[in-house]
Amino acid sequence: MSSDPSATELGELLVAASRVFSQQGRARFGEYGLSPARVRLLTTLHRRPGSRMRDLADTLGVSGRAVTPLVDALESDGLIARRADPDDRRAFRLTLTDTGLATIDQIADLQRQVSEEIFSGLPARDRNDLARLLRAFLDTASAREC
Amino acid sequence: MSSDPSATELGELLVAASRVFSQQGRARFGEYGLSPARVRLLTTLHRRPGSRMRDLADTLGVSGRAVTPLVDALESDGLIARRADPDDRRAFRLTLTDTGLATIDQIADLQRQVSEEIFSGLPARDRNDLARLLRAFLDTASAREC
DNA sequence: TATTGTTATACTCTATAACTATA
DNA sequence: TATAGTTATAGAGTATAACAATA
Repeated sequence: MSSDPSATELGELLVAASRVFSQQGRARFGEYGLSPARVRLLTTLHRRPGSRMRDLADTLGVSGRAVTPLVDALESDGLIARRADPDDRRAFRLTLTDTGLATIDQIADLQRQVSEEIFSGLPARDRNDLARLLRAFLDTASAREC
Repeated sequence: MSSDPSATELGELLVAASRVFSQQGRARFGEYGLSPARVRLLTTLHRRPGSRMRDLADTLGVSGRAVTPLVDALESDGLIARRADPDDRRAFRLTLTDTGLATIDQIADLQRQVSEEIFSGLPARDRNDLARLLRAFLDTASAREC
C-alpha cells in the first residue's frame, strides 16, 4: 500500500461517473442535432461573447484547427455569426445569433432535465458535497496549469 | 430557483473535472501508443478474462462494430489473442498475452502517476469524500439502468 | 518574426446496415 | 429466427503541417 492507494481509483471513478452523465447527455442532445462539441462551443461562446476563434480554441483546450469546421457548421446553421474584428483584420469576433441564443435556452433546459434525472438518486446533501469537492479539485487543477 | 438549482452545475462540474483528468491521461498514455479506447478495452478484458467480443461491446457500452478494429489492432500488436470458443463456433474468447499483461502493469503505473499528480492538490480527506460520493452516484445511476 | 485562421491530410473512435456462419 | 462477428461505409472530432494575410 503506497502513499495514496486510492488515487488511481479516484481517477477511474471520476471518468466512469462522467461517462454515465455524458452518454445520457449525448443521447438526449443528439435528438436535437446537438453534438457535445457543438454544445461546448455554444455555451463557451455564450459565457464569452465576441470571442475570437483562437480564444475559443484555448478555452476549449483544442487546437485551432478543430474550431474552424465547428464554427463553419454552426454559422451555416445560423446559430453563430463571424464578424470582422475592427482591431485585427486577421481575426473574427464570434457572436450568437437570436437562433443561437434560443438554442442556448434549449441546451440549458436539456442540461437541467438530464442532470436532475441522473442525479435524482443522490441525496441533496451528497449533491452539494460532490459539487463542492469537484469545484475544489478544479481549482487546484487549473491553478497548477499556470 | 427551482427544486434543485445545482443539478445542472453538478453535471458541468463532473464533466469538466473528468476532462481535466482525461486530457492529462490521454497525453501521458499517448507517449506509449495507448489510446483511451485501447486502455479501456485492455483493462476491461483484464477484469473479465475470456470475454467474447459481444460481452466486451456490452461492458464498454459501444456497438459490436466498434470492437472489431480495436481487437484487430491489439491482436496484431500482440497484446491480446483470439481463441475459438469451444461452446460456440461463432464466437471468440479473448485473452491477454504476456505482452498484454505487461502492458496492464504499465497502464496501472501510468494511471497511478497521472492520478497522484492530478489529485495532489486535494487533501486526502477530500479525496476520500470525493471517491465515496462518486461511488454512491455510480451505484444509484447503474441501479436505475436496470 | 509571430500570430489568426484557413486548407490539406490523416488518425481515432463510433455508428448503421448488410453479410456469413453458426445457433 | 436470432446471434457473433465481419465487411462496407460514413460521420464526428481531433491533430500536425503548410499556407496566406496581417500584426
